Amino acid sequence: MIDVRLLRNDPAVVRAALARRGKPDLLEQLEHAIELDARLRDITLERDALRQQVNGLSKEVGALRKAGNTAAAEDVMAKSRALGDSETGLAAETEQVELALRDVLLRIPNLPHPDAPNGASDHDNPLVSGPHHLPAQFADHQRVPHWEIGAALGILDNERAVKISGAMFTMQRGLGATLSRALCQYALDSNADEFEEVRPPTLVTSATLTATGQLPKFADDAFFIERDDLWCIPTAEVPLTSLYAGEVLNETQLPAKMMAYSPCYRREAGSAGRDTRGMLRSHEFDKVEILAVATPEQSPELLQEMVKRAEKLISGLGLPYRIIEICTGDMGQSHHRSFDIEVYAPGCDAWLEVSSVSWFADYQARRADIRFKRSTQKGTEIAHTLNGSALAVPRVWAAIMENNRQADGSVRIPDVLLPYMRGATHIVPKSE
RNA sequence: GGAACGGUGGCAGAGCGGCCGAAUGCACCUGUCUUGAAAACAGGAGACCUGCAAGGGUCCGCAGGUUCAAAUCCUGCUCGUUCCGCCA
Repeated sequence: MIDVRLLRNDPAVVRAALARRGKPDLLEQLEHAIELDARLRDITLERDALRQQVNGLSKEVGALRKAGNTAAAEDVMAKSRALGDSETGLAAETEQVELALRDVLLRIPNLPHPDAPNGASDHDNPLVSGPHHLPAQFADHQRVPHWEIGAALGILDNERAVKISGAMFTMQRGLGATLSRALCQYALDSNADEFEEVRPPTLVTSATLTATGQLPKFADDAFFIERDDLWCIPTAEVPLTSLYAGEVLNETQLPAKMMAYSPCYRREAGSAGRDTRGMLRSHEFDKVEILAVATPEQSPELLQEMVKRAEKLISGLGLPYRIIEICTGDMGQSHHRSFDIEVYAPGCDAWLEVSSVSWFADYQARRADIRFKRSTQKGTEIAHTLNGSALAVPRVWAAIMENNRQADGSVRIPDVLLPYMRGATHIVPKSE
């Protein structure tokens, strides 16, 4: 959520920042929020004044009763009762306006960072660095899509995945499954120097899914278990962000750095028919996420650190990659500033988004109510959150298949993964 | 899933219609004393909204209700503990 007080005191700043996202109806929502906020403050003031009177009269009743002056007490009680009735009406109205304001605010996206590049769509995302490790030319044996490679090697069995679970599910077998797990281990081990490993729940409450920004606006994108009122997480960002929800942290605890492997569940509503063939898009996939809760001052540097960490993983695998920054028109609702790492897959002839690292400023923390206390100051302050995919497994898996395919049809395992592959150096077709 | 009990400030824990934003202890901060510390003594200290401030309002798991007045009574929910049932 954006800061209502900023909206109240400096609406021009908020308008200008949100205008950069290029969605005209956003400005209408802003005006609506401003109106509701003004009205809320008016009636709250009125209500509180009434309450003050009722409280005062009630005290009087107590005193009169004690003094044995029953008649006078009855008199005051009648007065208080009358006031109480109008207080009830005002209180109900206040609540209504409060709810309406909250609903509007929950749907207003975050303000982009001043340095975030302007742009209308993903075509405008500027290149930050790269391409790295991109050979001058790819061999013909690398120009084979990973679903064909996987099928030939007997390590990708999407037909049976579909039999078991329906369209848009995948299944790896043998060394293909081992490779997926190896990627997770590699990502976790590489960040264990600074990040605490967490194994969070993957089914979460509506409140939890609201904190990170998926609800209320993007309910259609998530799997929902109606009977138990629980949602399947689309990323470990969701439980990790809410880990400290509702808490006041000590400044000395920050930055709190955490990482988690988790399966991720996405309905992919609106992308039916896209990327259905291999492992580029599916309802369930594995990912290792890194996340930090920090002070505002710590955040810019952390953002850079986390991008570097994600880059190091991809670079370590030897895959061709590049880093782009997300422009204002392409940014997710909660993002303040955001970088993507893309890997080139020669068989698909496409740059695949394999990591996204973002700074959310106080947008998520305000929703989740994560605050911290400075030792030098009274009161509390809203924390900042940042997170990034350390490694999204399926697309990296696909890129390894295509980039590392040898002339003989086998796939070479990247060196950094060898410790996790039970001695295998190549994936070769299963001999009958 | 069934039953019993419980959820109060950083922690422990009292209060069970008005004198309660809340006793007491521990922890914490400041001062006196001390070369310094400890001890002792004195004082202070929660969060949120609103306001320039003074002030006002809200918060005793959450949401409703009863009442002139609710931490306290009633209802629903939720979470926890224990027992039973089921179970990797």
